[in-house]
Amino acid sequence: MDQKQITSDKEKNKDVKNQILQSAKKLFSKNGYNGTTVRQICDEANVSLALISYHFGGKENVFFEIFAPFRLSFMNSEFDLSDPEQDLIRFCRMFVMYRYEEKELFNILQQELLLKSPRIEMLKDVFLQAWEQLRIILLACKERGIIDNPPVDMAVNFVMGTLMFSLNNPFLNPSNVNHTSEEAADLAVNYILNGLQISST
Amino acid sequence: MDQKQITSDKEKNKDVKNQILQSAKKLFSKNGYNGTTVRQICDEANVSLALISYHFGGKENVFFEIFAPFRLSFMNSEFDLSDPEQDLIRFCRMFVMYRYEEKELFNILQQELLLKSPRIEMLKDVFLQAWEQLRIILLACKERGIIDNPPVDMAVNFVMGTLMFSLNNPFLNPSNVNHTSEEAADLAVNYILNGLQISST
DNA sequence: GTCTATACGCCGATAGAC
DNA sequence: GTCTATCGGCGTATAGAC
Repeated sequence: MDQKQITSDKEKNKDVKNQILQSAKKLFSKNGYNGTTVRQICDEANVSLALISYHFGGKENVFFEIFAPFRLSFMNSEFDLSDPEQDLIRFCRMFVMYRYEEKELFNILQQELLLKSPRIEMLKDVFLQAWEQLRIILLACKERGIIDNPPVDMAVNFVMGTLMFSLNNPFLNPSNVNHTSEEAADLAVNYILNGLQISST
Repeated sequence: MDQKQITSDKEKNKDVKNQILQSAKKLFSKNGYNGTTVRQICDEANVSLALISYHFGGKENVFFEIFAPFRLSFMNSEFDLSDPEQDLIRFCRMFVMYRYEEKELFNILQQELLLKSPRIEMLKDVFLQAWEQLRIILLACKERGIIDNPPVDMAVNFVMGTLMFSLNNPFLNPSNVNHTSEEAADLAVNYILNGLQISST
């Protein structure tokens, strides 16, 4: 099975598939799915145009494989709702951390959500879980009187808005460069807990 | 100058330019700029393909004209900073109201921001003002000790995140249908003020 | 497995009849 | 002003040499 050889040259040919996935992720994030061509991807990856079809069977499959790691990584963590407030905090913190780790991935996800693109159908199981998880946590908070003010539907939107959008914001003022993911997570958790009027423990 | 005639037929030919702009706005919002073709726009508008070039000189100019009303409508309101907290509330409320009025426009704007598309250069004067206005208001709040907790940069992002993203969220759970723009504005203002730990007046 | 060359459709834009 | 017909270019995908 070990077909790798020492290709010292410029260490390029390590793994073509990965190279393509990396380049595609970068370009999809920057220019969107429709704004990215397979030519660009292959150029960026320094591979030939034909290899996308050969290895993946088309542009769309490249897109889906980009999200493969996402399926596994952080969604299978458990929230037992015995302490919904702590669950909420943990959820937010995990989300922010993962968001910082995978900025490009979330940027793509956000674009696709905004477009309600046909592709999100295939990603439903990926992120719908997170969405639902949050809703369940907030419902539990409501039932136990931890939160009261906004309707749960709105609360979900506010929290997700803070988590997804607020931290993805080097728009014109690329100012949140100087925050570590830890600091950002703290600030976000704080803003959210206060926003929902949860007197922090 | 009055070249209009009674075109009873199906009331269609009222104004071709407007018809195109409306269709383009709808489609750009739904499928993105790159995901929308001039053919689709003209189909949707029930006009011939050639009319986009004739009336606007190209697809990109259609895009820019869509934002023309935005330039005028709500950015020229004044915030004198004599009471920054009230300014913040007013800013948020206006933003939400306008956002509800012009969902499609803001959807497009969000997409373009996310893509950092070359087109946002042309829109800078449109929305950068709002961005800066908010930053100025929040700076004033900070200086007077009204807010303290998050750095201003982050506060700007949180507030804008709440205003732009949270209320644009009929993702998979189209649940915020039952809120009027007034209710949504109240909820958002509340979440924001609490989030920034401003004890509401 | 990887390359070059090419097929073929759709894109935006325009020429020219009406 | 509005239409139909068409151009040149670029998009994805593939055939075939190596």
